[in-house]
Amino acid sequence: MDEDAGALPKKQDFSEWYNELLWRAEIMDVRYPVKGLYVWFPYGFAIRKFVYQRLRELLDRDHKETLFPLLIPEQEFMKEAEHIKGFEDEVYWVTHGGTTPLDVKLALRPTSETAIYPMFALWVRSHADLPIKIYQVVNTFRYETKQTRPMIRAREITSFMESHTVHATWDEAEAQVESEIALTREFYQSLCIPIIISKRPDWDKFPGADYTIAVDTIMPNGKTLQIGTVHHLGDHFSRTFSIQYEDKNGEQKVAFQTCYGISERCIAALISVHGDDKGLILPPVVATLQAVIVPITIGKRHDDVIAAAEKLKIDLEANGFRVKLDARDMRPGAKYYWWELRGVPLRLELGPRDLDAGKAMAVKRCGGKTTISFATAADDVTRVLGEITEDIREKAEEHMKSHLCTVDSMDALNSALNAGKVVVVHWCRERGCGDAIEEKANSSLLGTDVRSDYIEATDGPCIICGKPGKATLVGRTY
RNA sequence: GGGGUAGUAGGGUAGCCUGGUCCAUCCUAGAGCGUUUGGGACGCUUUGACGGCGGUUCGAAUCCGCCCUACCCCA
Repeated sequence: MDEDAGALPKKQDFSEWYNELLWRAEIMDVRYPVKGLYVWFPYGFAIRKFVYQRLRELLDRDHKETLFPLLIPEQEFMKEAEHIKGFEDEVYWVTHGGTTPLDVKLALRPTSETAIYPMFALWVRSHADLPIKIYQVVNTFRYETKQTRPMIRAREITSFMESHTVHATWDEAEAQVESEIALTREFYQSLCIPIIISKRPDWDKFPGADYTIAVDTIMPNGKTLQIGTVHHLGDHFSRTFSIQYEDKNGEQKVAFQTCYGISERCIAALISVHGDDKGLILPPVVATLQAVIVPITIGKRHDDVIAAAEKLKIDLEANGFRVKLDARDMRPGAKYYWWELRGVPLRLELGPRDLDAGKAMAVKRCGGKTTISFATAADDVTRVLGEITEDIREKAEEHMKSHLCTVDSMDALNSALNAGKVVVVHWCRERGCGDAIEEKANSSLLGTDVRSDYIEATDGPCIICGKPGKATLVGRTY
């Protein structure tokens, strides 16, 4: 037998592994004939559904979900100068209605500030209208010129959660930024994805923002992936779009705003951080199927085994688990590989021997075997899924810890980066030294004000000029 | 942004320069039948393609033009 039969490329060949896995595990089809646009397979879309369900649950605590149009008229889009500068090279324009050229070109939203804020100007009248906290999950379009990759750099972002808030004061907006950061932490905690939070350097902040807080994770090849950003917009947009309110004293005041975004990159991270050489590994919260029952059917016992498996399935489903009974006419081994590739966290094997013992073999996707008994199936599965979640989280945290380090010289920075690490250095926050670090180490300054559970962020002398510096995260990015 | 290479069935390849064939070929692909089944079973039968549009030609996967897409290298 061919040992390599059906094998994925190894995860250490990350790029190949990722592309092949998306195809084989039926997450995305890259063959759509427009560059940078991809098709969700039903299985991948189901993962998306559970991930975004989790995100919505968190947001719904104090945001309201809305939906704004895809098209933005040119005048509105062009109002905020800095904002335009950041996006003008990557906007798609609708220029015709049928064969008739449009009087006013319409932009396909690259992000929705300029769609939403003119409406905020109408909605906000009094201090009693504030705060406003809304979000939407939409597709956005950017004409990317760099190499596109499914879910990581696409021309259509299919699943962009963007939240937009309006507040009476700058401080209140800042508090909102912190609350969005906490929400992001909680979201990624539930996906078992470790993150690092930092404040992007000024030249890399969101066009039109006071400051940008970014959330990054580390991919298997050591590159960082930005999987969330929170922006304090100050009053830049509210001045441009005249978002004003009348305060308690009857005075007109300009409002302050934040916005915040998470895209399907969170799914790219989910797949990449947890997967292994055999395929996907999905944390139970977002697994399309949390357990698959594979009946081992031989000869006369066939009907008995199937009946017991069906009973187990019904029992587990009644307790709220997402379960499938795989009764296809395939060899059991082939089914194991099939579901391992697709990341199902728990496999329950049920054959004649197990039937007699009143138990099923429980094999964890992340490694390890145990048994569950029919009598206490729901409790046993709850316990085992909990163990799996913890295992997945621990492995992901290990990966992050082992890919983070602190250095105090350019040489050490270069060798750490070449070894696939993300690095904390000290930087004086002068643009010149920042450019020097980026250029000499062929890397990006991810941010200052580093917040991470996995590495200490202390002050120290700038590694370029030696003046007092602050902890700064440096990495090679997607 | 600049340059290069390539698109042939579900996937992988040959064929192209030098236009023509009866059966291209390999596989973890599809369909069908049978025997199997505690870690990727096997046998037999069979389906299916030249990225798109246009041109040259009696005849195009092959030659010409435009477009689309993918990958690699350099900035």
